Amino acid sequence: MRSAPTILHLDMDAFFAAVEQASKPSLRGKPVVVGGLGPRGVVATASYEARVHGVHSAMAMAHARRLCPNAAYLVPRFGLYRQISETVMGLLAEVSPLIEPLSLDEAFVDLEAADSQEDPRAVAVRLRATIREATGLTASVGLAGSKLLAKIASEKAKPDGLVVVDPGTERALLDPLPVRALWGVGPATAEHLRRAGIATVAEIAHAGEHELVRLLGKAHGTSLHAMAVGLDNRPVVADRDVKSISVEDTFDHDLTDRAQVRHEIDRLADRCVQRLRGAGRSGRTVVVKVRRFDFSTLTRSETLRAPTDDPVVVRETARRLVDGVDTTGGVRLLGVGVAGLADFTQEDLFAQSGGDPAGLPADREAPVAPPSPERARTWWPGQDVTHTQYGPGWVQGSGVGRVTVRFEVPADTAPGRVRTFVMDDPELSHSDPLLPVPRVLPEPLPQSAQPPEPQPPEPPSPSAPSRATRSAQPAGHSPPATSPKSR
DNA sequence: TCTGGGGTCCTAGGACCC
DNA sequence: TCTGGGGTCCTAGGACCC
Repeated sequence: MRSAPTILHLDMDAFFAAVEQASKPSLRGKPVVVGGLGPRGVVATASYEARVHGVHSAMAMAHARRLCPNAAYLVPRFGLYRQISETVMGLLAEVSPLIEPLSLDEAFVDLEAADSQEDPRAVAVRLRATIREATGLTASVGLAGSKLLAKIASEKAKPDGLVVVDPGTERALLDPLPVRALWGVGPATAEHLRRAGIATVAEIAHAGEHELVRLLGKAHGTSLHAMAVGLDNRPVVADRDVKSISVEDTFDHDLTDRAQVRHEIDRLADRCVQRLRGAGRSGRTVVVKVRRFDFSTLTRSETLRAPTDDPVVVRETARRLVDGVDTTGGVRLLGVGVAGLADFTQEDLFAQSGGDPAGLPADREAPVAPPSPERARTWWPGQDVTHTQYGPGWVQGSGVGRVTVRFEVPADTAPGRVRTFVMDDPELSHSDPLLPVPRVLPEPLPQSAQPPEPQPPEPPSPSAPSRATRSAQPAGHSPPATSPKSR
């Protein structure tokens, strides 16, 4: 617990939805919901216009559609979100060398580790302006003497605000909050506490540590009580090491065929290995996850004698594990993961040997499958496309052999035109996302506040080939602190 | 038309070793 | 022949976060 509010928590406002609105002029000021669009999709992010109707994260997409039928429902574009996140994290890194990203849209910054001991509030004000300038997006910021309070403050600041918790005011802020406001209190713990007659943070503090431990167990009880009385000494930690890598798929319809289950496990194992190798890692424990028709979920794991990144080994282990699970009745989800990560990969070896992995017999050789090209001809709402004649746009909807495209780019000030094509129109193709550009003109900043030349991409000129402006990145941002271990 | 995907951390029991 | 305690590793499940 610090005596000055030098821990900063930054949270981008409705991040995915805000990026979509910034990229798609026709959606500005309109309800936008980003998430899975299949029959079992859930909401990842809802814009504030959609939240008014009761739509929120983790809600079933079907439920959201009932609540807000007029919203734009879009698939997530993670590649774009990642790019923008890197820009934001780069701006944070200019404020202090000690930053801890929590996700694509959230991070802690330790201002005590900064070179200049500038007033935290001034830093926060400038940071929000800089982010808006570089990305066209708004962020909310909390400043406090601990992580817990900085996070609660940024939540209070939403949207597009700044809240500073002055030393001495912590308890007054915490006391009236519902227990769910504390980190680590989810539905189960809240219900547990409710049955014990505890609904607010003040009531946790009043109950005492002994009672909390009795109710929730040692680790959880102790930490929760400490938080409730405002004690939180957790440091900001940069470069947290990844501990596991996993992939999973929920199927539109339950799998009932064992052969199909095995086939999906093979594909998931390959995808998992691809991610593992991409991170330059290998792992010793293979984990299989099965969610059955009734939502009951179980995991099976096996620890190997040595770490591996061999697709054959992961595949065979995963198969063995899933074979031991009763799947009669149907499988809703399958997952394959690797834990116990070590720092090596055989990727280079593979490349050099032309596909003879580390002494394995040739018949065991099975290279990781490349990303499947089949999704290339499916048109999901929100996806980026280019038409040879009309240029860049995005899929607005599709069905009965037709696909509807809105032709507009982030820099437009008015909604673009809509046109409909047959689904297999050869002139229409998927394309890379265009970075959103700031909508407000950059305000002059104090000299010390000038970021190093963040250059928004040029607005595409009608005559220029659209490819030229694609994937343009603002220059001068540093790589994210979360970048995977480099080899 | 219920309930994604990628993670982290904790608990608890059994095996195994000293 | 009977009875220990502690530590570590492995496995499974559950809660939670974004």
